[in-house]
Amino acid sequence: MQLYSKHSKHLLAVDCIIFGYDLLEKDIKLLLIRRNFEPAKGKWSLAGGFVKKDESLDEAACRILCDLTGLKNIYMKQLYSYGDLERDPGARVISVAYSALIKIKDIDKDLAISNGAHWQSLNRLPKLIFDHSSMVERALKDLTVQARIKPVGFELLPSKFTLVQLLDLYSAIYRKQIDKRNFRKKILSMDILEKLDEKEKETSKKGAYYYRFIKSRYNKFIKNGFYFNLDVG
Amino acid sequence: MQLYSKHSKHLLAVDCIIFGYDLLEKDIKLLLIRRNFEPAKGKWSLAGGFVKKDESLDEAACRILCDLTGLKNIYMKQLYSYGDLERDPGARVISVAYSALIKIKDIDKDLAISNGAHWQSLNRLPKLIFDHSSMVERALKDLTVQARIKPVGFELLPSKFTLVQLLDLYSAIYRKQIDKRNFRKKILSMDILEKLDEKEKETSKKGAYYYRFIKSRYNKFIKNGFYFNLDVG
DNA sequence: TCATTAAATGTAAAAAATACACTATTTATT
DNA sequence: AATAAATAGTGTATTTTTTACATTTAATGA
Repeated sequence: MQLYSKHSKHLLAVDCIIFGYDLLEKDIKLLLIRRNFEPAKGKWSLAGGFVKKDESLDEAACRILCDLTGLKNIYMKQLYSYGDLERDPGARVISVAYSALIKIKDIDKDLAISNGAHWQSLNRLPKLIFDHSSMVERALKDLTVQARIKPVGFELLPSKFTLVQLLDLYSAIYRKQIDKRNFRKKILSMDILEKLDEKEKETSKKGAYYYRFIKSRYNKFIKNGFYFNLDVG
Repeated sequence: MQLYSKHSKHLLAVDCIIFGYDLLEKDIKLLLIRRNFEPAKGKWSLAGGFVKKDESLDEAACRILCDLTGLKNIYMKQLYSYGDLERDPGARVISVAYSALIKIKDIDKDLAISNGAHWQSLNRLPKLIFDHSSMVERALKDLTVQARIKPVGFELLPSKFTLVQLLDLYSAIYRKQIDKRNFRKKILSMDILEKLDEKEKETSKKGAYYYRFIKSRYNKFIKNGFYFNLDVG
């Protein structure tokens, strides 16, 4: 290809901020990697990799997630591209950050461990290499914004969940207490959850009813001008 | 540099969505270019260029804006990176889109014209090359979101403006009519505008008072937990 | 049957958003 | 000098949304 041939070419990477939610600890976690190559070998980093000649950015992000966790068909959201000259001491690399929301139980644990991956609580993250901490910060900000205006929370929960679990998740995302009654009122009034007959009985004697997010109904409402909004507290 | 040497390198470009606001036509405009090189020579495109070896993405965006308009120190917001394999028929190019909000009168008109640049009304945009129309679409969506929650509108207006002009701008951004009284009430209650003694008298006999946006006061309020919000109608 | 534990529920008050029509100021015209 | 014309500027009542808050219910195990 002759066109554009006088212009510089660049190394291009993708880094993935992979969020999970721990139901028991009521804690948002990130899937981090102990890096096994230079530079910064042995340090904590996001899951990442170089973009290949014949794959799009989105494809690269999905490949990296899948290689690490075995997960396919997960929506990966592009967040931002990091292009500072000195961001990677190994060479000039431009990195495109993607985020994913997954259910911790869905990953192939052995595969993840063999790749040096570990879940780390957001509240006590280790120092990360390069500019990966800024990437995390941006991803977190985006998550809090998105959680307000789109039903992304459900991607972090099992398909059956209780309203208490949903509230705890939102408390973890917003990092503040939320009024139980107002929260239930609000989420139920949207009419996008289905109450199941089954109860979750591990955490209480009374037990809490399970609910399911009905995506098809949500999509129908959206078409009719409905806006998801979970401003609380 | 030996590290990473086995990985592919990519052409990397920046494309700029440059917004302006025409006070008289009450119309948002984009600064578009008649492209003067192959492929797609002679077609309409965004202002763009390749990222150089020794410049960051932000620097590349600023350089491209400055080369075209003479403008320096304009905030350019990175929006999204486009990496589909076939997006540019000339070669595989990854492009990072940036947007800028500028005052039409501030640009170096001769420089812009000599570069093939023209202001085009958003309401009748020509067909753009490659995926540039998607870039514009994303930028517009971002503008409408940002205009609600941040005082970005003022970047499109002269430093002195009337409340009628401000309202017209927001009507153009939101693409809907806005109640005059409620709008004035809301923006004035934020206490971030200063009323000047001077009146604008071109458009009416009575004349409308000029106002100024007081950025320093806005910044102070923000520190105290104030949120700009211009939901209207 | 009583104590324990967490789930589930409703209402009143406050705040925010909305709808809406007339008066004020200046200039140009007769 | 009076009047017409044109846009700027203003206030209130109603509706909707948000917030604050305490008791009852269901199940289990002692």
